[in-house]
Amino acid sequence: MSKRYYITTPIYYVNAAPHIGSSLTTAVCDFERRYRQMRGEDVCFLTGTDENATKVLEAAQAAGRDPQEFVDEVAHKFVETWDFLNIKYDIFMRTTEERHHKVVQELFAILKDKGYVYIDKYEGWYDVSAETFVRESDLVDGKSPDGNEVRRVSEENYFFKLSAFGDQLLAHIAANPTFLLPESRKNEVVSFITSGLRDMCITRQNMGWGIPVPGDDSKVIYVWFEALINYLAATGWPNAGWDDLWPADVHWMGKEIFTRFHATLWPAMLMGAGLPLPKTIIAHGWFTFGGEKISKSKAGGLVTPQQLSAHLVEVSGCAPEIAIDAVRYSLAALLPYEGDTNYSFEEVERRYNSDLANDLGNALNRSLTMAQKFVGGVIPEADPSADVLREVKVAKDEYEAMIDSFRWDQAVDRAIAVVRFLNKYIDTAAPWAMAKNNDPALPSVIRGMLLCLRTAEGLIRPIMPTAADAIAAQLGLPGLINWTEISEVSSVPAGGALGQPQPIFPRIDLKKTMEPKQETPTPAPTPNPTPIEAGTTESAEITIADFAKVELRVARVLEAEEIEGSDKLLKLQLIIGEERRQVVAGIKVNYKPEDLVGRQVVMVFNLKPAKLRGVESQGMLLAAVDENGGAILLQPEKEAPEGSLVR
RNA sequence: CGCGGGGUGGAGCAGUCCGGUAGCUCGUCGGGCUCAUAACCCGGAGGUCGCAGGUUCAAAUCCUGCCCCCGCACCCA
Repeated sequence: MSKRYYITTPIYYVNAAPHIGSSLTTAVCDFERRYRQMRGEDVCFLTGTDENATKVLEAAQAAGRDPQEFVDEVAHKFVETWDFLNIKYDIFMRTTEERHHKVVQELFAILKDKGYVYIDKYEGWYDVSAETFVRESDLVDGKSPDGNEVRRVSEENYFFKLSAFGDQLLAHIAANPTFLLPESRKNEVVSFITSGLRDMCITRQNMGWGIPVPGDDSKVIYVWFEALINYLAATGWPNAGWDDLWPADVHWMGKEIFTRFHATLWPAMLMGAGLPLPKTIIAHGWFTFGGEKISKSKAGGLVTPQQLSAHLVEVSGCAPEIAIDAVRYSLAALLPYEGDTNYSFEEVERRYNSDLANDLGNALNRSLTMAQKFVGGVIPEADPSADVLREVKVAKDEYEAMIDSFRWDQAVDRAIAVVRFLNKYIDTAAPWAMAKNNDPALPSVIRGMLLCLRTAEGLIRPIMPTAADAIAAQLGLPGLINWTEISEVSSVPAGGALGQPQPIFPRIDLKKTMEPKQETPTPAPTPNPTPIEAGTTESAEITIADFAKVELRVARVLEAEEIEGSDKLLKLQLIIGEERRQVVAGIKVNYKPEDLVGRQVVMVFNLKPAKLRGVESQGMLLAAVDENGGAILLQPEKEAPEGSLVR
């Protein structure tokens, strides 16, 4: 069997469901897998979960759960999410699996035999929480640099001779320009290595979880050292056929695990074992949310692809599968290659509307309508004009070049650029006028338009397979799944019967997301707002300082549901900048849960949490009171930045 | 002197390595078209490219200094 193209994501740490960041890495791999398959390549895509950390054991025990069962459950969430996102991997590797354990122990033994792993006595400080050793000189006030408690330990441990590989690594990096990408991060690695590598302690005391050191059950192998080996384990090494996959063509990951682990430790381990190095190790930047880092410990960072696509369905009315494609599109289009990128609902909505609805969707719609009206809904025989042929060809070439340098953001841009070209082309050619004048060039123009759409369908397919199918269906053609056909006139065969236009990406009415739906036929607003409340007419004056104590913020409703047994209260999940809060509000009289999702509200952010009907409420919403005592929610006059302060 | 990333029209970004009329998407204003999902096309307004020096015929781009923002407990792509 010949070498397959082998692409990997990191294995994900199992402590929560995957969020938009892990989705990014995994989706990018899926894009490439689909792209190469369209080109007829044999691709293997590996992803998985990292399950051996001591903390996993602790978390399970704390929850009173069996650790394996606990880990199974979280790993399943990853499987579900990838499934949801229409991501098709070939191997899902879990580090608790026997096949992984065996390979780890095997590789450990080899490195030990070759003298790259040795035993030494470690005497010093250990940061229990971070599972790392701390040098005396790094202690800050008797704590780790991170502020964790440290413990004096004196124990024998195994060390990996990382220090022996510095020169070799530098030489390899210099000789292989695309080994580490992007360039800026490669430079970082070079300076990291140049500053001197230290040997690494690669074992920990065995607490009953993890992979034991071969022949020494008192220790387990440090998770990072062991986790990296999954890439090799998945190939079946050292059994026959492992080199069908190895070396990996691409290891994709986020920037935080690039320098020390993937770009330094992992290649050194492979060098030590005498194994070939992966061809490319590449890191993308982060999505920031409201300008801040996404993090599992900050609730606002837990934006899941499910929430996002549900939101798109809600505001646009598109089909759920199309919303998933739109989320995939947003991941590609916003891919942070060098730096970080702002990712937000607003940004995704904007992209959806301008790129997918206005450009792509609308271009398809108007083109099909014209084809139906002007040439009888059949693909004409006439050849498209030279400028169209050139445009689609160039777009395809440039798209390929972008992917070769892993720039999905720019590749996607090229695909949409074809549509932008098409829109201009239509306006310039004005087929409606040609039809009036019986211009003989009309069929050529129509076919050129269809060719543009067909090309866009093909180019966008690795990212939006479902939407691509929908486009093909309206063109009355089977999906364009063979890459070589893209941009060829033969991809829109003459005589084919075109389908009826049908919006694939219904436009998001941005006003709808900004303004409340006025479902409840609220009687015309009382001209003279009722004074605050009886009893408190004479409100005591307060100073500006008093007012400043109240922190008001703009929040967005993510979810809303009724509370059993309450006819006034609704339970809301709010998102406030980077935070997420649950708030119970007495607004059920005037609002239905489904009307609230997506809209912005104003909340008291620093209110002491309280329990209402046994449900915790972490804040309150501001609302005017109508004559029946019902609530009329306050809302920013126009869409405000997430979490903005209200003064 | 901790490490790293960043500061470019209202928003989000590209351009900086290899100096030479400041570009793209969105928004906004005006016009056009009428095939289309109030969409599409054309045009305008809006930037002393964080600040201060320096090199140069010429600097967003090179050099020096400074300021500001973000990430760096755990978690995490």
